[in-house]
Amino acid sequence: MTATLADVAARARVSAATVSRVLNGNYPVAEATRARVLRAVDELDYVLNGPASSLAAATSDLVGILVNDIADPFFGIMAGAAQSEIGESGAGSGSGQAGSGAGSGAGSGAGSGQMTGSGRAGASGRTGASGRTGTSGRAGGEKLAVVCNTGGSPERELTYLTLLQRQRAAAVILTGGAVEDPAHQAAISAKLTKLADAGTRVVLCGRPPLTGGEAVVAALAFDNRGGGRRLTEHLLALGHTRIGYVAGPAERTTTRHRLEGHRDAMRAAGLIGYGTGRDTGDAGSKGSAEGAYDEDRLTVHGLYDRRSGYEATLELLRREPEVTAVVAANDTVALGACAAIRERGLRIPEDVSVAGFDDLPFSVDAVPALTTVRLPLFEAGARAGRLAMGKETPPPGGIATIGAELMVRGSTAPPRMRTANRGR
Amino acid sequence: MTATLADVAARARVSAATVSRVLNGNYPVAEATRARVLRAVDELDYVLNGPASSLAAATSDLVGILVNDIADPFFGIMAGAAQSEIGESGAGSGSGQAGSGAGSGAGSGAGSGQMTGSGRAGASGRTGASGRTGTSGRAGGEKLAVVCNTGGSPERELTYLTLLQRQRAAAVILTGGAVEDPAHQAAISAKLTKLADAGTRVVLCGRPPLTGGEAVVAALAFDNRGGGRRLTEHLLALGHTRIGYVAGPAERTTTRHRLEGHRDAMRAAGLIGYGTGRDTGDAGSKGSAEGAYDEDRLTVHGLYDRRSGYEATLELLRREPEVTAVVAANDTVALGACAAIRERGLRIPEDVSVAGFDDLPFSVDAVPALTTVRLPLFEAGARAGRLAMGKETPPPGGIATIGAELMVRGSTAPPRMRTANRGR
DNA sequence: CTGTTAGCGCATTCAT
DNA sequence: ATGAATGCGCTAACAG
Repeated sequence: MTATLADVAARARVSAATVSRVLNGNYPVAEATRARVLRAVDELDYVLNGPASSLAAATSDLVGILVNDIADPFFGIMAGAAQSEIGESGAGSGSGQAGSGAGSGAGSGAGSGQMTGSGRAGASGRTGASGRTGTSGRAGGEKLAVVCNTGGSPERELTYLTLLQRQRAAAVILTGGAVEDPAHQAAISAKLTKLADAGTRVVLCGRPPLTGGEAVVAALAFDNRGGGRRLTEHLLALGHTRIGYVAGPAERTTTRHRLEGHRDAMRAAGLIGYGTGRDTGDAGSKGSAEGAYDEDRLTVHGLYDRRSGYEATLELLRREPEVTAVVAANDTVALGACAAIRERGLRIPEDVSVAGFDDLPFSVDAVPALTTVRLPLFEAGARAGRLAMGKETPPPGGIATIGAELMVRGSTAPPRMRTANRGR
Repeated sequence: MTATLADVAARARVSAATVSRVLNGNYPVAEATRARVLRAVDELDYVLNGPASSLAAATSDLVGILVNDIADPFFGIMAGAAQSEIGESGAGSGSGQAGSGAGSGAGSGAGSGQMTGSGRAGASGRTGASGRTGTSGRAGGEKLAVVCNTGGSPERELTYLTLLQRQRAAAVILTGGAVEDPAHQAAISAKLTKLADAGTRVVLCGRPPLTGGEAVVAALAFDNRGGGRRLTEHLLALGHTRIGYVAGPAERTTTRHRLEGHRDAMRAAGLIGYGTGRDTGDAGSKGSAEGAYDEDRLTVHGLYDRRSGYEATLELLRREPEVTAVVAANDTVALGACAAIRERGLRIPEDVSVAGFDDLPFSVDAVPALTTVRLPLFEAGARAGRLAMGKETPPPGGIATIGAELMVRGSTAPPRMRTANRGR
């Protein structure tokens, strides 16, 4: 039913090998025959059989990008950036952020200047290589960048890695924090090693390097700890002392690092004792606050989503109505925190300051605008994409720490003088 | 280097054919030999060679999900839902959003109770979840659900479809509005037909059915027009008459439908003349407002992102300082609109009401909470996933319209009496 | 530059 | 219930 290489060869009156050569572009072919072949390809609407091609060449053009939550822009931004570097042939960094818009012509009304696809890969500039990517979307040496949603589940993460391994993926990018369970870490590590052995390039983005990570091409880690520390230092500088922390899932590295940064700052300010750095954690909404040091009592764990932030903050306010500031695990959680705080009749930042993490696009639009820590998600994702494609040389040691920048905005302010009208 | 089927066969002292049979599970194999094979597989850390398997079977377990903007939760939610239905064997609808836990889990070691399973191409009996998916993340008959980010570019959409076609994808789900350019529509339509002919199941989610869409398994379309109409009717009922509209890219179906709904309502209220339904559009920031009917003057096109909403709204307020309400293309744009309105010193909703579309998670947290139109994104995505897997029978005619529900919240209120303190 | 010849690793007929 | 062939469609050496 579907046309094969042989069909094209017959129609172009050449051998299958020749057709293969012009299709792959990495081999000298007479311009005349090349044209004939190309024409035959078009006439037959021929599309390469990927599996067959991969089998014969022992390589695939699949590149997998694993994310914890595809509905979270935190991952979407990184994944999109990585994809833009992988998908298009050379893809200058130009394509850029707004991504969405990039292609789709600006609102250009009716007729208006049409525009072809933005500036696509340097247009016909096709230097030596393949060159195709013709009108009909023939897709030349394109890689197929795909994102896989693990939902934060280590099992699914492993499953996806296996699936990708099975496809003999050219590269794999793992984004976001890892789960700290030793068993899973070992399993993931082993799997990545196997992938690397099989020739798959492995890149970590926004995830701490794994122990014995020789298997990995590069690990781009965010400075979550430093960011968390600076954020809390900012609050301390404003005069806050009773600072609540709405943390993410206890088992994730991201959660731990951000929390550690917070506590480092608190400890340095003498607000929590030395030697009590252990986090006993708490599932979230249950009111088990007996005993424990302040640092535990003022920390509530939840998920990285809005509702969780909302509930955890209510719990926090229940435990300690006198908090003057709430630091959230990330911006989304901060949004939920804001809702909870307002629901209790408190104002932001007059009664309670709120801070987030990540600086997602919507954070600047929150009212008041959210003080947060900016992570260069797009840049990191793009770099990971380039690393995965071998278009950029890995950082020394294969590890790079990406800075986190404090963004002070309206949601944080000095605490109010203690008056009686608090807590209703 | 990597183990092959033959290696496993040798180690288990059976033929390659037998190994293949137990791995695919759809053929009777003695329990004893099955166990031996499975053990050999584990010992050798064998992973099926996807390309070879796909080549021989002429099918692949790849399922592609195309989205316009992966950083936009609108798509992330749908894609995640679809993926959750596709990835996991049976995947009860329960799994739901936060997912985290869901996992394939059930470490069921080696043997495990077999069960009859999901039944790929309606083949054999298997009902439950295919036994495997063992500890080592062996990944049984799992499909590989992947999302591809087109960035809204028709060219990239085509490229991805070709890439997926080349991989002989089992199914493809296209989400979000389409570009209305006839050439592209035809190209996409032709491509989808070819995909369908090759056995790929095509499902549309949140996208209008294509003309002559016999190739498509099912099309789930959102009632953008109805939603847009009801939203504007709500504003009209509140007493607004000067309503501005910040539209999305002019060439997208979603944009057009929502705008049409808006104008239908305006027209029904006698606020714009009949026969002037043509949209002349406008690139956005340039102040070309000469002539034109009100409906054009009060409509500004932009992209589906925050900044665009911000800029378009500034333009709108410039053209007509007396607007008492602004309807945005979607929630994200609405956020930008809010920022612009506030920057002009106007209050929401006292001075200007604002409404969005989609009801994304953050919309309820906006201040004031955003009046919008709720689209059941998760449900639609999940349904699309099931349709793509053949787990659900298509709606009659292959087309289903999904309702849009008006959500009235704090960002809309009756317009103020006309006083002099407006417009600075 | 182009044609020939071999497999790539697995799923299937067929035979047992 | 199992094993022995055959070929899926393509790439990669080798010739020429």
